[in-house]
Amino acid sequence: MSNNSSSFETKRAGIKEVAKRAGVGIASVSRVLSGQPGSSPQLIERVMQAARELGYMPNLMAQNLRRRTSKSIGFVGSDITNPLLASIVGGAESVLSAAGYSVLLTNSGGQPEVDAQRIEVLLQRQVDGLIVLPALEDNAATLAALASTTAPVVIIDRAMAGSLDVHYVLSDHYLGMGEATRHLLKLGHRRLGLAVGQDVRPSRERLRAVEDTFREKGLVADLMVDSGSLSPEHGERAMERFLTAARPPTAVILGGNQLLEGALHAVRKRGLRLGEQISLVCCDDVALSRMYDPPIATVLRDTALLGQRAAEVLLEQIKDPHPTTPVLLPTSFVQRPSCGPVVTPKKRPSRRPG
Amino acid sequence: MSNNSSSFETKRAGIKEVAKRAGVGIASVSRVLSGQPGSSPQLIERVMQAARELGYMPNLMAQNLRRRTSKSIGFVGSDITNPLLASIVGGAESVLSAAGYSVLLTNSGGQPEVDAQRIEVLLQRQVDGLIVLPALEDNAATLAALASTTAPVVIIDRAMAGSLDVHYVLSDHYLGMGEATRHLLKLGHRRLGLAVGQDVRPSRERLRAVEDTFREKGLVADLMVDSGSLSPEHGERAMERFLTAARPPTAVILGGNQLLEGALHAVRKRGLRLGEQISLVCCDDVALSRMYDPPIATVLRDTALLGQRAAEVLLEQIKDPHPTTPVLLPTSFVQRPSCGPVVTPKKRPSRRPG
DNA sequence: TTGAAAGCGTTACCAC
DNA sequence: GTGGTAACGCTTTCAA
Repeated sequence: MSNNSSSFETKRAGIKEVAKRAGVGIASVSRVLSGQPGSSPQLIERVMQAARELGYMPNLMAQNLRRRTSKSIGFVGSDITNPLLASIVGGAESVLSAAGYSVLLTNSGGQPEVDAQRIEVLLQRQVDGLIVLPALEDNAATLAALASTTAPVVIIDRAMAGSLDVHYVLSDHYLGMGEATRHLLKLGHRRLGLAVGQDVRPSRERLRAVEDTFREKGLVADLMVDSGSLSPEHGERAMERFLTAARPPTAVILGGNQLLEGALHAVRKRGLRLGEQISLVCCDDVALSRMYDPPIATVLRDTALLGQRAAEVLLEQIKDPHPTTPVLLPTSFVQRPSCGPVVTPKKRPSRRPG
Repeated sequence: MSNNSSSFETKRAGIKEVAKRAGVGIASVSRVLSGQPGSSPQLIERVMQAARELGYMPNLMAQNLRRRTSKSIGFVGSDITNPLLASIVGGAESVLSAAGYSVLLTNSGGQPEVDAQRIEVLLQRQVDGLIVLPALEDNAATLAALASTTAPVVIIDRAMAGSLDVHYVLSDHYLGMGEATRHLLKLGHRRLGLAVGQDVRPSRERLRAVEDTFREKGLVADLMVDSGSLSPEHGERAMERFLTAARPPTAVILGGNQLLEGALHAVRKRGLRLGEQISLVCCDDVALSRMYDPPIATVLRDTALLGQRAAEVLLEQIKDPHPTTPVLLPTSFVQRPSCGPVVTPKKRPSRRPG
């Protein structure tokens, strides 16, 4: 029995104590505190007072267990250190917390198996929904984990393999990359280098955009593609490969801002002047792109919006599950001096492809 | 192939179903599944099999309610979009998830009242501990919220007002900033500009380091201080103020990487050459600092480590609460060409006061 | 309008 | 060893 009435109780007061102190039933306290109608002003006052006096705070763990909801959503990403992801998380968090949801953040470090494991943990925690930016689109464990829940799932910037009952919020990489390519072609570039990440939607869309744009101009796509991780180290390797190729591209497109620093290293090491000897386009705007000398032309997008829309779609699904068509958010190209006209080493038309 | 699905099982199996299927008592299932000793291999096998067949996953909400622990910790920061914070969160997350804890991430947007409110929500969620990087050190609501719990709290890079029962993981800003200042003094600079954030520990420590270093060299601190938000916009304003001052400093120290982009704008707008007409030091290394021309001298620190240590201290406290002394992590100075010898104003056609 | 009581899915204390 | 059965703190019928 809780028969102690003579010392400092540091123990967090429960609904039971509040009821006792207010001299009312437990159910009434619950009703009043959860704002349900149908209580006399008198009762309400007594309960509120008691709650205040005891510094009562409901135990969400118990509340949620009973209500069969957790008012929390899980976010699975590769690495929060990536400013892109950070921005997405930030956007999602603001929308979700405004709606009374908490965000459980997990990093997978880009490892597909970890993705799956994290999803499972979040599911056990009874998250009401999931926002996922998986490392891979066809990892069996990840797909299985996502399929194992009836909670709504929103996938960001990926097109999952198979037919999963999930919702998509995607960037229209094709759009901005098309613009970028058109710009490069207009400047006279005919051979491009393209560095992309793993075989995921953004990489494919970027490649497709470049190829299509070549075709659109009646040209045969002359393209050197390098795919790998999106790290500064790989950016440097990729750029090295491009620059030392037998027939080096005159312009390079970097499919990720993480590649930029390394790529610039390689360019600088060779003493090449951007926009003159080599043109460069990067994806996703960062301070470095803007302030570099010369500034780097960029395919950009509103990453915070990506997170916000994902959160909105998720909340919508939690409220009322229904099929959706993918949300496609625009990307656009910003021309900057890192792209310049191709320097033609020839003085008269020589052999042309075709 | 243990993939048996006789029909559509949308209902998540509970421990009760497992017990029934295994033909054993509920308590036994609980014991086996939570790895408690004292069950016959036979029983174990039957339970495990049943659990596997039903795809049983324990409901952490219920488990935690009963166990009076949530295996989760709350992280309160201002804005995950800040790469520094992102790195700290990343470091903490890796340690915590390795220890079986989930991270509840909240952003306060730098608003002190939101800090408090977020802390309260996390506490209601019964987090086992809190890692907080509060906007302010003396906000009453924040202090009250932190004082209201018996769960361990680790504060990062702040020195809270009053005497709170919390633990500290701090950066030794004094160290690196002292080195930076010594370097500038050695280059002949005698008047410095220092831009810092709000009145929080890092700002105070940086200021103290600069002043002490002047004194250490037997000089009177000739210092122009600007404090405000740590944003690119403010970086530009601060730099403008420095450059247009009656007696402009010959070297400027930026107390936060977010200031850098704006400050560089201001420098560039005036056509000043870094390391020649004006020297610049920034805090916390970013790609922009490294790749800028010239590269920016930097006071750096291991931010991921900051998060890791915070998580470690927290886990330690959860296991065994006891007083601790603050953890102090080093910062260091990296000299780069943005700092050069002071140019003696000789042929300068500018009016001087006096 | 109010309150007693039955759970939510687990764990843990007891008997057996 | 094993299995009832009370809690955990809350919400929600269902009577009163």
